[in-house]
Amino acid sequence: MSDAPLWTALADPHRRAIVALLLERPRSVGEIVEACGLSQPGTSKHLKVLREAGLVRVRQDAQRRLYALDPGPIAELDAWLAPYRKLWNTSLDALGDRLDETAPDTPEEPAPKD
Amino acid sequence: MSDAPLWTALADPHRRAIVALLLERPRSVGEIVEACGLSQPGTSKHLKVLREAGLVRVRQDAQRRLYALDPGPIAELDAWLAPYRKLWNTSLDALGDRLDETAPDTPEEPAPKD
DNA sequence: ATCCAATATGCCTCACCGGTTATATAGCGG
DNA sequence: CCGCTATATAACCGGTGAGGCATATTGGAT
Repeated sequence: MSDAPLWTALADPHRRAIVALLLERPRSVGEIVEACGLSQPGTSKHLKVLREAGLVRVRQDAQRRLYALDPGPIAELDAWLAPYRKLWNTSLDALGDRLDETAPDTPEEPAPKD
Repeated sequence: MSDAPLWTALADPHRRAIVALLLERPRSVGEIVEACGLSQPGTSKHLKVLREAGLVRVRQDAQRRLYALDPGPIAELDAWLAPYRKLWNTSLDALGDRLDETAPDTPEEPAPKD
């Protein structure tokens, strides 16, 4: 049954970093290793967790493995968020912080901070 | 420093259950204890984590402590989600799963499943 | 002042997680 | 077939987090 691997997977900062990396484009393990400064086995382990959470998919290219983001589970997160959204729509609407909704022109890749 | 307490706080199923409870209405510790079947000290501990993550606020009423949800951090989560949202807008839009956006009439409290 | 009800804290234990090093496995080029 | 590269798995370890019980604290009632 394994609880809810989604949250557990995203609870780790390194894993979130990997997810952010894969948001730009699919990457090989080597790239990820270099990008997030972890050891190769450690990175593989994190990738396994992300894989088992369904957050990433692998495509084998020669002896490389290309990891790519799978939007499904993140959509689940969004669905989880939905009931709470009205909270800050009703109580903080005066703040006018509606910065989401795929902003009109997206100047740069906002590079998720965390 | 403390990394990102938000994710850590929400990584625990019991804590998510508490958050879901507080979405309905503010509750006393006793109610929460009874609702999620944990021991009272355990519950208090979880509440402390949620408090330190900024997810809940306390209001003292007699010797009770009324815990209420603070929407701020959840909005942060939503902000984090934002860059990913276009993923399933562009790749899965045909699926037509736009069930969010504070659905027109919200028949019942959807009671977040997890 | 005392007792009770409600909540928080302190210890302790146990399991799990993240990290490392060493080793196995798979695919390619010679 | 052999060696090389890329990735995964195994074995191990230190830290941390969740859970329980007992105890301290706080506020109200009598």
